[in-house]
Amino acid sequence: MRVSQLFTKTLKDAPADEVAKNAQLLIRAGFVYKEMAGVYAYLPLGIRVIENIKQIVREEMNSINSNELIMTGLQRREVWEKTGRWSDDVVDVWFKTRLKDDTELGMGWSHEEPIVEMLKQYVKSYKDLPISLYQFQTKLRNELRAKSGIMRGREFVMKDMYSFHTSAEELQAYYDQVIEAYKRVYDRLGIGEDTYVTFASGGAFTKFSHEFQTITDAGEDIIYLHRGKNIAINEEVIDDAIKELGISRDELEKVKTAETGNIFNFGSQKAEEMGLDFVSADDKQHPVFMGSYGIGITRAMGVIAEKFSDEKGLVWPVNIAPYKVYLVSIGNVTEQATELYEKLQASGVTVLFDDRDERPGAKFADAELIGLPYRITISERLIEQGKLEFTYRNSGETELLTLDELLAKIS
RNA sequence: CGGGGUGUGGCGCAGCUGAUAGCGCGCUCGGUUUGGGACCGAGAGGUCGAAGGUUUGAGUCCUUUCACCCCGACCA
Repeated sequence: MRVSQLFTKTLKDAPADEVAKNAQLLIRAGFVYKEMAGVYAYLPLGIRVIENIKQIVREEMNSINSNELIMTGLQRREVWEKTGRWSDDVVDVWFKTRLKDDTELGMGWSHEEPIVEMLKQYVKSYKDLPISLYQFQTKLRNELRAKSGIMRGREFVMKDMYSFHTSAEELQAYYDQVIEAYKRVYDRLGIGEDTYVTFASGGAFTKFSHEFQTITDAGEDIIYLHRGKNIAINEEVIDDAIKELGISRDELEKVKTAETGNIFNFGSQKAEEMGLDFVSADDKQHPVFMGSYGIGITRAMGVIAEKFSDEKGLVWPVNIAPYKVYLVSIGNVTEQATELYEKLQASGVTVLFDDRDERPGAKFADAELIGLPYRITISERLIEQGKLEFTYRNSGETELLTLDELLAKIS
């Protein structure tokens, strides 16, 4: 992509109404546009980050035999009434609307009930199980207060996965597999080291659920960490958890985190409430066991923007950067720069080519704000030496390399 | 939802005790520049969030309302 063709432009000043670092940087660099409080559009650079995150999640969910689908944004009232969760007193984030004939509809804030309802048509026998399904969906939640930029919006993208099993044991085994898959996701996103599987308040079925909490000052949660034992506990269940786990409070370190994932074991409760049964080998009806697993895609992007940034701008991890290379041409080297741009792309390297007629300083500043992992500079002076300047965004370290040396490093 | 704050060209801001709106960035045109956000010159762009009121006169005062931000509460 050529910068001259990108419709967004960088801003020197962040809008005054944004305080969250992630939103300030993402807006300034042209990744997102704020439509209203808690509602952001994802621009060309932003959507490439989203897609990269989604692809990592997709690969890991596929690796545990989950099937991707996409459910509906509009939902039926009666489906939610079966579990009592249509009520605004029970679920306070509903957006609701009506058809022209006055039929009441809900706008999907979760898809747990609808997927159970859907599966009633497909699950009849133990032979149909287990099943795991996931989707990337825009969730709509009427949050009382949106905040923290893209980390807590009223409209956001979430990967939600649901698994269905014949027994509690089978569900638990899958649940454990999901934990491992999630760890791989966070590792690949570059936040694995700071992301902890955390004991949190459970549902009706289990004492605790698990959250994936990522350490960041921009977070809203407090967790207690035992680094030695690799145990993390959400503040909301600290007293219970300490008793259960037999540890003392003063062994624990208090840290601020953002919840980047959450998994629930529903047991058979949801299926019982909604009538999702299967027939076992001995011809008896049983409720299906169910788990629910979420990863906030846009929230993960916000957390990464918060964690990987400095006073100059964003610093994307290689795996999710919108492009790998920011190519800066200095002076009258259009021909050589274009040739390099094409060679890099032919080698499978994604490139944002700053072909504008701007001064070097402006290009460097934008390169740093946008935060691609590598910057390659080409100029008359460098061409004479037969070298290219190669700069790492994270360390700022620069080296002079030939094209072959450079390609060896990044492709 | 409780408390606090802010709304003035695309963005950041100024506008004192009321007198027909200004600066920086960005944008357009011309010229000079070209390794760290260039410079000179000439321009375009605003019903001052909205509605109502007070006044000869309102960005400025009053009332209502909307939006946005922060703290709190909330967050299967």
